[in-house]
Amino acid sequence: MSKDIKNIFHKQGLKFTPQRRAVLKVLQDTQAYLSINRIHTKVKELLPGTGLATVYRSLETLVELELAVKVHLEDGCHSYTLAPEGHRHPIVCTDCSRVIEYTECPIQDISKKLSKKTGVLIKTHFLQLFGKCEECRN
Amino acid sequence: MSKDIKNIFHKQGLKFTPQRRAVLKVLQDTQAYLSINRIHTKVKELLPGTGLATVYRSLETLVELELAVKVHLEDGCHSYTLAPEGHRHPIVCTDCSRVIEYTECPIQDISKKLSKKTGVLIKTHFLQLFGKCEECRN
DNA sequence: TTTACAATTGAGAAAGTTTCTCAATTAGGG
DNA sequence: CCCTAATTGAGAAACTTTCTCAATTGTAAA
Ligand SMILES: [Zn+2]
Ligand SMILES: [Zn+2]
Ligand SMILES: [Zn+2]
Ligand SMILES: [Zn+2]
Repeated sequence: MSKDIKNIFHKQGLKFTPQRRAVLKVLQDTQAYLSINRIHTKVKELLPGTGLATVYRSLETLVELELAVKVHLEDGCHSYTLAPEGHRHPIVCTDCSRVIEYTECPIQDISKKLSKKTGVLIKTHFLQLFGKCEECRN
Repeated sequence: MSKDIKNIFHKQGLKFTPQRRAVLKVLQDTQAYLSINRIHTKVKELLPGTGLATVYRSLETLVELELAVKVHLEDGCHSYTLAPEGHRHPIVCTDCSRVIEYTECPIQDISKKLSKKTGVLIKTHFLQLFGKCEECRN
C-alpha cells in the first residue's frame, strides 16, 4: 500500500518526505473535510516543527497526484479530504463535517444531453450533497 | 421590476443605495461569474469612488436577499453571479466564464433514495458543471 | 555504503484577501 | 423638510496564501 503511494511520488521525481507522509496520514485518518489550519495542527502532532507553508505545499502536491481533493464549503473556507477512488461524490454532514462517499453519479448520464441542448461541451462537474448524519440527528 | 427589488430591500429595513444598485446592475449586465475585484472595477465605472469594502458588504447583502449567489471556482477564488430564478444549476465555460443556467436537476430525484441508503438526511446540494461554450471552441 | 545533487523544508517576509472601526454622509419614513 | 438609523469611504487590522533563500534531506547512482 504505502509502497504504491511511494511510487506515485517517485514516478514524478518527487520525494516521499515525512512531512508529505504526515499530511497524507492526517487525511487518511480523518474521514472528514479538514481546513488547512486543522491539518497543520494534526500534522504537528505527528511531526512537530512542520511549517504551515509546507502543509500548503504538500496539499498542493497531493491534489496534483490526485491523492487528495480540494473542496469548497459554504462559509467560504477551502478544505481538503482524501481523494475518492473512482468517480464519487461526497455527502457532507453539516454538523460534524463527516464525509460519506457515494458512487452513483447522476450527472454522467445527462452530460451528453445537456451538451447538445446547451451547446456547451461539458467536461467536468463539481457536486457536493449536504445533510445531517444519523448520529448528529440524536 | 426595479420597484420589486426596491421593496425587497425596504421590507428588510435596508436602504436601496446607489452603491447596492450599481453592484446589482453589474451582476445583471454580466451573465458570468465575476470576482470581487472585477465587480469593484465595473462598479466604479458606474459610480466612481465606491469603496472595496462597500462592494464586499453589498454582495453579502445581495446574497442574504437571495438576489445573488456566491460560487466557488477551481482556482480558489470566490466569485458572484446573479441568483437564478427557481432551482437551477450553472454550466460554466472554463474559457470565458460565461454562465448558462439549466433547470433539470438530477439530484432532487435521487435525494430520498440516497437518504435511505446512506442514513444521511440530505438537505441541500451544490452542483456546478464545467465545459467549453460554442464560441470558445472556435 | 558513500557521494552528489536536485528536491524540499522552515522561517519569516511579502502579497493578497476579507473584515473591522469610526466619523461623516445619506436614504427614506413621517 | 427633519430626524434617525442605516450605510459609506478610508484606512487599519486580521487573516490567508505565496514567495524567498539558506540549510537540510531523500534518493539514485557509484
Ligand atoms: Zn454528523
Ligand atoms: Zn459525478
Ligand atoms: Zn466560453
Ligand atoms: Zn439541484
